[in-house]
Amino acid sequence: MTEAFGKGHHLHLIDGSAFIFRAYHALPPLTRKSDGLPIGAVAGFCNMLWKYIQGGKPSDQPTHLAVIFDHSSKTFRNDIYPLYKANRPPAPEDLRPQFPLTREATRAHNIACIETEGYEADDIIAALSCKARDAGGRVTIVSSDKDLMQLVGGGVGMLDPIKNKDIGPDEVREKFGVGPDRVVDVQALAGDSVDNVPGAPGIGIKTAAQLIDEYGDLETLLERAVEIKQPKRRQTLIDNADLIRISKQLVQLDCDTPLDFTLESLELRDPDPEALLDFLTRMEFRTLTQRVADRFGAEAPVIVEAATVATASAKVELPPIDRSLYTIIRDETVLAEWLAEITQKGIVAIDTETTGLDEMQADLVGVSLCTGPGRAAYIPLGHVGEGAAGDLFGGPTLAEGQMPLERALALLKPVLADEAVLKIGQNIKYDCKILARLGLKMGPIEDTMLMSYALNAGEHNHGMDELSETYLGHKCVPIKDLIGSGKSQIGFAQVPVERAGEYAAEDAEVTWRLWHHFRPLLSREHVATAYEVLERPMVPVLAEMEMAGIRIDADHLRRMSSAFAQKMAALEEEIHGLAGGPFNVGSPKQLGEILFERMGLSGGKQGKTGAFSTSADVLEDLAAEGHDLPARVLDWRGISKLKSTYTDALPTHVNADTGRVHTSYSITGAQTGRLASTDPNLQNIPVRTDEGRRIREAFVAGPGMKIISLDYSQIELRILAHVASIPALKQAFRDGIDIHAMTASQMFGVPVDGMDPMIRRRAKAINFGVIYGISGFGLARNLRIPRAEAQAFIDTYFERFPEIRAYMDRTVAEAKQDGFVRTLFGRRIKTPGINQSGPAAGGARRAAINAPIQGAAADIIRRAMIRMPDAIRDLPAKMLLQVHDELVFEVEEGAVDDLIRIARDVMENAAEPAIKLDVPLIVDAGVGANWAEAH
DNA sequence: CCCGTCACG
DNA sequence: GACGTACGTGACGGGA
Repeated sequence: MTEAFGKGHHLHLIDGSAFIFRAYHALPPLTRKSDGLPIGAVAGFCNMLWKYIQGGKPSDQPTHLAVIFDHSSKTFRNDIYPLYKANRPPAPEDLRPQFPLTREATRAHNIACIETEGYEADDIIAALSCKARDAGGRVTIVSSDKDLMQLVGGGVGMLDPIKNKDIGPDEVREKFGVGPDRVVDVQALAGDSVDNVPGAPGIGIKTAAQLIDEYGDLETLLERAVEIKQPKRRQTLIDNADLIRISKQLVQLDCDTPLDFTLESLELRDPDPEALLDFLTRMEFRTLTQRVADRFGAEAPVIVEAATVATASAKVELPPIDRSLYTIIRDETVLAEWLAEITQKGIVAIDTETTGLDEMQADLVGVSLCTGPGRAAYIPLGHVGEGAAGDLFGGPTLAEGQMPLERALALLKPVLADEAVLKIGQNIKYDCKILARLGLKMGPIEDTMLMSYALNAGEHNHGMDELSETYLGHKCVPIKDLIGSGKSQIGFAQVPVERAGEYAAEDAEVTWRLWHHFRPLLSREHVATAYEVLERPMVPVLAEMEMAGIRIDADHLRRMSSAFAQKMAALEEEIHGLAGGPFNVGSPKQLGEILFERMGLSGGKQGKTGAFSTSADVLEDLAAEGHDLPARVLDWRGISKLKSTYTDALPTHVNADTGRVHTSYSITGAQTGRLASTDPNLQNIPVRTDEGRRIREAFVAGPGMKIISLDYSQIELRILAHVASIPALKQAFRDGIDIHAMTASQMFGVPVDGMDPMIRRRAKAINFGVIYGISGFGLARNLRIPRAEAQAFIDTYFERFPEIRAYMDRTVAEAKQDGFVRTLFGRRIKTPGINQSGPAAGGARRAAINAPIQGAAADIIRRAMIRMPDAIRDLPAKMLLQVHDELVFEVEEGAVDDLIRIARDVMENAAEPAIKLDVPLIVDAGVGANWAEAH
């Protein structure tokens, strides 16, 4: 018989989220030894819970106890103010699967575990505090969250669990300058940048407290705002009265949050040793298990690890890969068993097989899963009958022994979306997109390709077959063995199920093994942060952009193609006339022979293949000497390039279902952290010539929409100014003056006003050259000036800006010593060729100088992109493209200004809080009906 | 399949 | 003093 809660009782309410985040940040990224499941925050959480229920002052011992969690990010406050908590970054990927485990941990300790849909933990804590106080009992809120301080008083106190310090009315007054009953008024005025509570601009806690103190309460203050003496403050309060009232609603905690349990049900209970030990053993917490066992006088259960992670210190060889162990999953019962095992383990390697490489078109053929060495399976779903050319009506018949696609997807769906199950893939963006098109969301995710990239960019590529050979010593079955190559190539759906299963399940197992290989290396080699912050979060962002695609005016391109074809035909005729006979103008070989043998022109340079060079450089020189043929060939080439690569090719990339063009971004394609765009490449659409720029007119916004382009101004030079710490350059960027003119002025001692454009052009070339690891030869060629002159410019440049030489020397020395360089944000790029001798060393040296600069710029735009979806989620806008220093959006006409404001803000502040740059980042914006207008 | 060429940042 | 050379990409057509 439980006694009614009342006088003499003491309810403790633990703020669960605070415990979790505290535990997560206080501990290194521990993983469960048997399978690598991230578990650090759970360990810390259990430790804190245990200490809490064991320790404490006897007089303050709880009689009733509950841990309260936030249920989800969306609450009723978002209906009042959509931007509430909009700035919150999503929880780290390796923390997300731990959230459900902390709930389990709470229940394992036999403590009430409370969360309510649509409410924050704070709301439940408030309602419970009111109820307990009204019943005559005492309450202690275990949290240091200032939002809860309004609840203090009348038998309700707070305890800061980190400092182990009581928070009473005096402490609240110290923090807010007012008593607990006026805390919300002060918060409403001051706002909160962390939760994105707007408040009144320019008013902080100090001013707010002073105003509330003077006028008594918020409503009185707002009503009598006209009486305020300071004109600016008076106007702010009058202008923002509504926003302030909304802010108050956001911070106000009410007593009437619905509770579907009684205070009595929170009565402190002893843990059930068996349940608690079972949980701790499953998590493989040795110390905690022992401690709890000791406390209960029980024998600590032996922790058996199913598998052992291979580490450098204790490398345990896994058995070799054995394809005969794999299972083909043909019915729902077997699939359900596998999914149960996956849910229990909390981790799975996954791979999808499809009919093609274009993930916007390919159909799913099968899914493979792996939960451990030798424990892999393949679910065939779309294989066609063996030898069957099709049924009587021409449609392909499905092979026997496959479960219906819809059933398999329905069973997979909750597991793929389960926050507590980590999904590991190799290039998992591909699988995410295939599954997303079938209505399946996948998360949280890990990607072995990205792990390899974080560890070894610059060292080698990151395809699975290569990684498997290098790190597992295992040669994968080449896909060509199954589908052939060239003309006789077949689709994966035509591969017999048994054969496909071996191949597909092997891929999943290799992925699983690679994950176990790479995961401990990330923190050991100090690239875990780069992986977590710069690589992994890109997956959902890019998947969304790629699936959005961009609208193309194919007719516009086709018209251009026809016009180009006519021009080319005319030029061809003219060229043949000049050459004295027909030849293939597109053949450098034939052209070289005509120019340098038949016509006997000078300047013929033969490369290593023995062929004459006919590059634009060479032809331009010849044209400048007055020869017509090379000039016409240059014209022809320009048009030919535009036609074949753009106006002809782009319309073929329009997706039949969406009517848009969907590029694919490679996250690991470039060594520096830049993205690479393929199929089609939308990062090299012409812009430098008027004719080329017309191709951008074909990239159009939908009806009622606009294209917006936002690009960083001079980002690499700004980064150079920061990393090399060049005072003159930094000051120029702070003052917003023309950077190339400034450089020229410093170098040649001429004033910026009325500067010869030629002088500025030279300075600009040097500024860019520096970023690339300048050489006299390269600059001479770029500027078409004698090499000695170019060298003299460079010498002057280094004299004027000695910090640049120091930076270059420093970077090369670092690369030689460590074998890698790092960007400001911790991205690591290996420099394998740096210690070579001979000509190859020059290239490696320049690459090492360039990588931290190009890489930091890439890091910054990645950071912006990762924050962008959340920042613009309430706008009718989509992020479509990235072109290294530019982001392209499509937005409804009415929201253009909002988008520019918000996206620019995200981009300009993207370096923070990781790095506070010494120079400002500036973003230029353009709007139009198409990309040409917007750029 | 490699090479030369050329589009972009 | 000679090597070779601006940094990072992807797509196309020609030709073996």
